[in-house]
Amino acid sequence: MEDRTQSSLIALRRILRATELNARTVARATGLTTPQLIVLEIVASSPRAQPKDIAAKAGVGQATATSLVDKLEARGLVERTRGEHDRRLVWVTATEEGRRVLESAPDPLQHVFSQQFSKLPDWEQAMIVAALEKIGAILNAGAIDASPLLDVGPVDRR
Amino acid sequence: MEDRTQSSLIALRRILRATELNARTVARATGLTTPQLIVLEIVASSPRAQPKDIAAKAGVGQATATSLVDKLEARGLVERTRGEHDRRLVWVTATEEGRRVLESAPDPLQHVFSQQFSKLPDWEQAMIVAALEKIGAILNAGAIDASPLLDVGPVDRR
DNA sequence: AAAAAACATTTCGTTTATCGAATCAATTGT
DNA sequence: ACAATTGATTCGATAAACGAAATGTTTTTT
Repeated sequence: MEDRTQSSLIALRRILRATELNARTVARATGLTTPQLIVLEIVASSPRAQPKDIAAKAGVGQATATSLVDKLEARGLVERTRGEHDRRLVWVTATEEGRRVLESAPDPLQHVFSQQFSKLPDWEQAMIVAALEKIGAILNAGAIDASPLLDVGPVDRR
Repeated sequence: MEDRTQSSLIALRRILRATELNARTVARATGLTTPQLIVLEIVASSPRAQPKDIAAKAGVGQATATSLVDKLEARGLVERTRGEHDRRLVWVTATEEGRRVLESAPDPLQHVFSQQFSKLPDWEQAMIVAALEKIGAILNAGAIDASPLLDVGPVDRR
């Protein structure tokens, strides 16, 4: 009942608190700043992204988004290409290098987690995996991703 | 076996990604910057904290920690008091106002979560609560909290 | 064709974050 | 008592982040 929602929220908040510190650590480890890391993650999480959407998702202005993309581009972590059938648009994509940086970033929280996780009894591991996946699905559902329609190129209209 | 750890890590990473954007949103909603929010959370998570420990937990230098605490103090969200029996120390505590800000901060991720959560069947809710609590315990175990010994005041030694 | 709207970028100025080094105060070890 | 250590702050300097407004392109509308 209500009670359960309450309990879950309290537990969730506790996790959120723990993870907030994590982002900073990861950012530092990759040599990026937190805003830069966030933009890189946004870009890498979909095949391509527009500066406008990046700004919206990251919660910054367009000007700032442009500047952050500049920084990432200078390091070869993302690339810009002009839109084919609408040349006002710019598509930002993560480079191989960019994805590699994200993958290889040492993540202290993951480290701690996997260490403790392996000690749990079998049934608990199974339960946690199932719950984690469900939670991930729920949270990611919220981060609606104005799913990047594929740019199919010039279309004959009319 | 190995496989489960792998699955859980993948799921965890997905959650981490989703939550990283959240911190910025919450920070902005409270009128604080992300580093300030983190410091406030560190301070509020225990009855009192030393600048030195704040710096360590937040992953910044002492100088930076001092400056962040300055900002929070200027807004009346935290207070400083000198250590009783060791006057080199400074104890930073969250004010009522500071806690109120944290409590009342609209948290988009929590909103989405509670909404979806309530739709789940009973058994799944129970499972998730259990798992969330376990995960929270695991993650917070990593963020060791040099548990703030209570300052018992001047002690007669000898 | 002209006007309006949409996007990205540039420019300028302000605020933060952050670090290292120096400084000050207080405590501890010898 | 004296020297070394510890904790916090201050100072100075640099790099980011950020926003508002102006600019330049490229659609869309009218």
